[in-house]
Formats: sequence, structure tokens, C-alpha cells
Amino acid sequence: MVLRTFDIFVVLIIINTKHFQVNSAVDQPQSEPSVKVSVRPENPIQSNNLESNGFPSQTQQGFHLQLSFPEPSDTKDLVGNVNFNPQPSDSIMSNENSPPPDDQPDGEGGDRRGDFSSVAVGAPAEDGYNWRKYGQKQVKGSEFPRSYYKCTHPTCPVKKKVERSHEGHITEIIYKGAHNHPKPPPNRRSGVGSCQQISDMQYDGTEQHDSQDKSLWGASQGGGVIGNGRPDWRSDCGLDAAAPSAAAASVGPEYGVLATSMQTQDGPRFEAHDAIDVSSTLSNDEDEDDQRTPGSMSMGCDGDGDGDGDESESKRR
DNA sequence: AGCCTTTGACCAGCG
DNA sequence: TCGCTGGTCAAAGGC
Repeated sequence: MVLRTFDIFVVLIIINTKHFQVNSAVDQPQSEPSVKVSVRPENPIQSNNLESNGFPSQTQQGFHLQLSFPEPSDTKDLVGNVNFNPQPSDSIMSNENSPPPDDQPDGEGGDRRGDFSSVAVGAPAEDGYNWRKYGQKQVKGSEFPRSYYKCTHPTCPVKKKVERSHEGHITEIIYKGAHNHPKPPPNRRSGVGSCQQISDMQYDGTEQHDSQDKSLWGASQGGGVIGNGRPDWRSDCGLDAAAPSAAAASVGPEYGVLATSMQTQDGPRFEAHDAIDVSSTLSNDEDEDDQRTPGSMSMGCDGDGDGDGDESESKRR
């Protein structure tokens, strides 16, 4: 069984918040593009929605995530839709993408001060790239400590900041820079684990099409197209664009999913602190278009349930 | 042995 | 100039 962080993340969100809002902003006051993703709960969720294992009961039907990308230029919103169809399956239950050591949520924490996501999304390495943590700090204004990660590739400038709650729930992720190298093989220690597709999603187009500075941020500069209409990203995990049922959306910034989805049609659009709000509502009515349109993302990483799961498992120490 | 995390210290930007 | 804050460095230790 493979648990995609992504799935978990989604599921948890559903469980805990029913409604959540993802605010992302690509700010690059400097020359470096960056994407900020934050998840904030609007409504606490009832614990009774969870089964003993802490996962949602089958009643969860899936939901529709709508991504809005305000256009700096005309304030027009670019909207992307993400279909969430949590599968009752293993994919949801499996949890191989373990979060960082200290982040592992222990069961149901009694006190989740308003936690929204009840799951610790995997370590920030599960986006297909390898990351090294180089610092952690309690930032003022943030109730949670912020961790700093660098891409371990020798020449890669990409960094990201991750804020996690005490229980390991990611509350905000900010990516900075663009990968200038292909994703490392999945078998690395830092794990790629599941949800690698996400990173594919994130970079396939960019890296394939061009080279550097086109990844996440670069891509994001590409325009308000969410998902960019590149079908490729799904392939890695065996995702089938035509198989909505297995679809899922990755909200975990760690995966850069959001980043990918934040691509905009115009170039350097995100140069200035553009906030992107991603709000979701639960609903099942999805049309095919949504799945194929740029804003849509299918998740279900790993429908086969093998592959990454095992790998990630083996990587864990 | 190599890579990663942890953590305190240091540095730079800003008011 | 000083203090605050965020970001980074680097030593130490763990896996």
C-alpha cells in the first residue's frame, strides 16, 4: 500500500476542514521567484468523522477544489479545478510517506488547537527531489516553527520553507527558486516516494520544454494556466486523466503541485507578490473538462499502490 | 562512510 | 546606531 502524502493530505483536509483555503502567493520581491502555499481551515471538523484509524469514513465522497489565481494585471482570477475523489482504498490508508521524525502525529492528538490538517504530510522530500534541511526557526507571527530546506543537487538553488504545526501538519510552504536539474531517481534516500507524479507535474513540462528556470517558478511565470494542460504529469503514477475516479489532487505544496497549478499564462507575472487563493468546496460534480483543463489535477498517485510505497518505506529509517 | 537533522550562532535587512 | 527578525551557516550527532 502506498500512501501518497498527497492523498493523506487531501483526506485530512477533508476530514478536518471540509473547507479549506489554500493561499499561495508567488512573491519575488527579489529576483527569486517563490511560491507560497498555505492551508488554513475554515471549519474545524468533527472528530467523529474519523474512523478509528484517524481517516475519514467512507462517507467522504470527494470534493472539488477550485484554485483561483488572481491576475496581477487585471485582477482577473484564473481558476483551476481540482477534483478530489478520495478513494476508500489503501491509497488513503497507507501511510508510507512519513513525516519528519518530530512531526509524526501521534494518533489523534487531543489538543489540536484548531488544526486543520490532521496529517503530517511527508517530509519535504517527497516531491521527487532531494532536500536537505539546513535550518529551523521559530518565526515571529507564526505559531509554528519554520524549517528551511535546500535542494541537495550541487548546483540547484532551490530552497523551500516549510511551516509545520507541532503535530507535523504543514501549514505553509514557500518555494523559492527553480530546479536546474532533472529529478533524481526515485530511489534516493530522501525519498521520492509517492506522489512523485506531482513533481512530474511540476517539472515535466518545464524541464522538458526548456531547461532552467522553468520549473516551478519559471513555469509559474508561464501564465495563469493551472496545470498547464500538460497531460504528462499524470503518467508517472499511472494516473489516467480519463479516470476521474482515481483522481486526486495534490494540495501539498511540498510536491509542488500547487506550484504547478499556479502557472500562469503570462510570463513574469508572479514577480510581485501575487496572492493566489485556492479554495475548495466539497462537491462531486466534476466534468471532464475540469480534469483536463489546466487547473485540474488528478491524484491518485500510484494507483498500483506499489512502487513508491515500497521505496519510501525502505528509505525510512 | 555518507548523508541528513538538529541547533545555536552569525549575518543582513529593516524600522 | 540599535534592536528585532528572518535566513543561513556549520559543528555535532544520528541513522
